[in-house]
Amino acid sequence: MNTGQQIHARILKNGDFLARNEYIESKLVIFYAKCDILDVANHLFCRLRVKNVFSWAAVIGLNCRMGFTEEALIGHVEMQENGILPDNFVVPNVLKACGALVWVKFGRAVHGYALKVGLEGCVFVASSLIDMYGKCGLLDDAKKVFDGMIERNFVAWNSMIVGYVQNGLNEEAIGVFNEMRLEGIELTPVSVVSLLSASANLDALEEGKQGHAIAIIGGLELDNILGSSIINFYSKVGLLEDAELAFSIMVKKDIVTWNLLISSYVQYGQVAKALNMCHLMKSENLKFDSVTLASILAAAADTSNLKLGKEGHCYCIRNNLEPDVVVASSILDMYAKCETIDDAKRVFNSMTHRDIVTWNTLLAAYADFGLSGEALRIFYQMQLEGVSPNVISWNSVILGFLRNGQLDEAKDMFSEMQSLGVQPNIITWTTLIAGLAWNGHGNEAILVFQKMQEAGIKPSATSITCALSACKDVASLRNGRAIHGYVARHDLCLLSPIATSLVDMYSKCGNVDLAKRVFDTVLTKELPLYNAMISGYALHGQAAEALALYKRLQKEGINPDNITFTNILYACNHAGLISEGLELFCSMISEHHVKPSMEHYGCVVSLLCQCGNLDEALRLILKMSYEPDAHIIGSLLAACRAHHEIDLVDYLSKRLLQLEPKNPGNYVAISNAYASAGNWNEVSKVRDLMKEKGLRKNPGCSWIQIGEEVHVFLAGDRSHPNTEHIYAILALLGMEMQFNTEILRS
DNA sequence: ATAGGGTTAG
Repeated sequence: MNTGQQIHARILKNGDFLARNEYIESKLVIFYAKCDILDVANHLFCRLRVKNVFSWAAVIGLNCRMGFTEEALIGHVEMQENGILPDNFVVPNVLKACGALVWVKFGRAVHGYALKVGLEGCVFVASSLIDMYGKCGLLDDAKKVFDGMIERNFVAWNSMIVGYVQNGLNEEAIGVFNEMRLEGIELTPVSVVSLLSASANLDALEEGKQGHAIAIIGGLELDNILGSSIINFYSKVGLLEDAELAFSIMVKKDIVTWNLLISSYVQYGQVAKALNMCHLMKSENLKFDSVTLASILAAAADTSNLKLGKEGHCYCIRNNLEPDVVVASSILDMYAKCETIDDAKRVFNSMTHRDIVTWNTLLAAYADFGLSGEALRIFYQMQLEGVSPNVISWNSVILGFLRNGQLDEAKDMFSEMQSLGVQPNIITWTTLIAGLAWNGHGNEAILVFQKMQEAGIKPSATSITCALSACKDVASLRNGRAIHGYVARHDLCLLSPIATSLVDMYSKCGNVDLAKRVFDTVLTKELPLYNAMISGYALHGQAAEALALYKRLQKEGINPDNITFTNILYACNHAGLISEGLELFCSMISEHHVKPSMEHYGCVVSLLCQCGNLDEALRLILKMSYEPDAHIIGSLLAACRAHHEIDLVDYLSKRLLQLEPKNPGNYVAISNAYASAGNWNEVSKVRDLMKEKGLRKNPGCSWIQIGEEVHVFLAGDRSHPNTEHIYAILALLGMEMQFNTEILRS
């Protein structure tokens, strides 16, 4: 720049002889254009008396580089109006502008022009045509140009690969890359970067590793772009350590490099590491951009950290990042996930620019809270404002209904979306399966899971987990085993969420041995798997096995959580292991710093009552920060039977009936307590009270066995609390429930 | 002439 400007000054000083020289004037325009000084170049260009093809090329190229694509195309037209024919230097720039604007027709016209004036043999022109067609999504046309080239250089190959990657045709991109390698064409950083991008999109571990290897063997410099692609690839396939390694050996890092690692940490739930990276980034004097903030806000949303979220929001306001739709959607999502949906709505209303993601974010927030009416309103409003819903929008509306128990509405929406041509995807199906299961329609959930496969959708890990959970709910060992078979045939047993669900399914379906068999096949066992197995043992009254597993998980260095303690205390409670239970409860609080839940207290109170230590049980209840629930009161009432504490029985009875006035079991417990104390007067009062409330003593169930079949007769319908008990009993016997509603009605 | 990052649904 400096030298050029000095020469320019010298030219001006020397007067018109040089300054008005046509050749020198053009050269000056080209010089300023190459230095990216747009205003000076344009100024000098406008003053040119004779505009030749070289100066036109320089100015059109500069406009194109600076992102003034329309100006570049206008220049191209003007140039021709002035009778100058664009050459093989101008045409590539014009094509680049067409590609950037996705102006297909203009691009085709330029293609026609290139053919007419015989430029098709130029590799620059042909490569640019491939790029232009690729950017416009016309891969067939790009391929046609590519195939028609007599002499192909690496840019042509790369443009073809890039075209495929940018249009989501990742397999094709990898294919072209391999062909290029077989042809012995030099693989450049662009080829490798594109391969890595395709591999990342496909979760193609081997291909991406090959790309990394080729980069190393080819001695390619690990610059910010290649390095970032490597980091991106390793993060997307879940090899975070390899991504970290690449990061640590990169010399030239830019904001994209940092953002990649930060977003990966957020994606894998390592929020502390992500925030630490932000601090390190700051100390390197890099300023956060909208991508950084999108990640920080997502981290705040995932961890319901409203304080962090607000800090992020404020940063966006101070640095004017709010106009970015992605950032705005993240802010919205953050408020929604931090359970401040009114703030989310406020952010939404203040947004000037909304896209489909923005609408879907708000819609998802209402759906998540089960506010199906609000969700539906948003769903219609977005259409009124000209944004047509995509499959995500439909999924949220369906979820909203299911969360609110509106099964029919959810199913209606499911068929309506199909009749409007929106195909349900794996998440739609999974939502439906999970929703039916939550709402107590386990059998229907299993049917939907089968229907999904008939529709040609391959089950995902989550859908399998949900289906297994449905099998567990209805104690359907037969269906559970069928899914286990599917899982085994498709090598999915190794996924820990699936293994955990299988263990849970088998134990709840009454087969703790099969549960144990699945448990043993998992090599690296994580806490949820241990919890499922411990819960199985607890349910089956095998407290010793449950305790042994608890010891084993600690030996493996895994920290038990509140769920572990719920299950293990439950096991101790049912097996009457008093000292073990109390010891566990103490260590849970003092060593593992788990805040005891109502369930934990319930187990311990029950244990203390079992051994007749009513005083200790009462002392514990006074210490806890919850109002005692019906379970706890029930335990105390049972303990009173041994102590004949009439005042306490009076108090507990009153409280119990306040909490659960409609549960006949409570009346039975109360009358038993009075009966033990010999207070027959109260016993008959309780019986009268029951009659008065129209309650009947739980009939339990009666059953007959005919051959292999057990017929169970229930009083009440499927939603009656007794039904749950029957499920549990049948599950423990490893049997399935089949409803015969006619018998049920009679 | 060709290359890298972020937001929404189970």
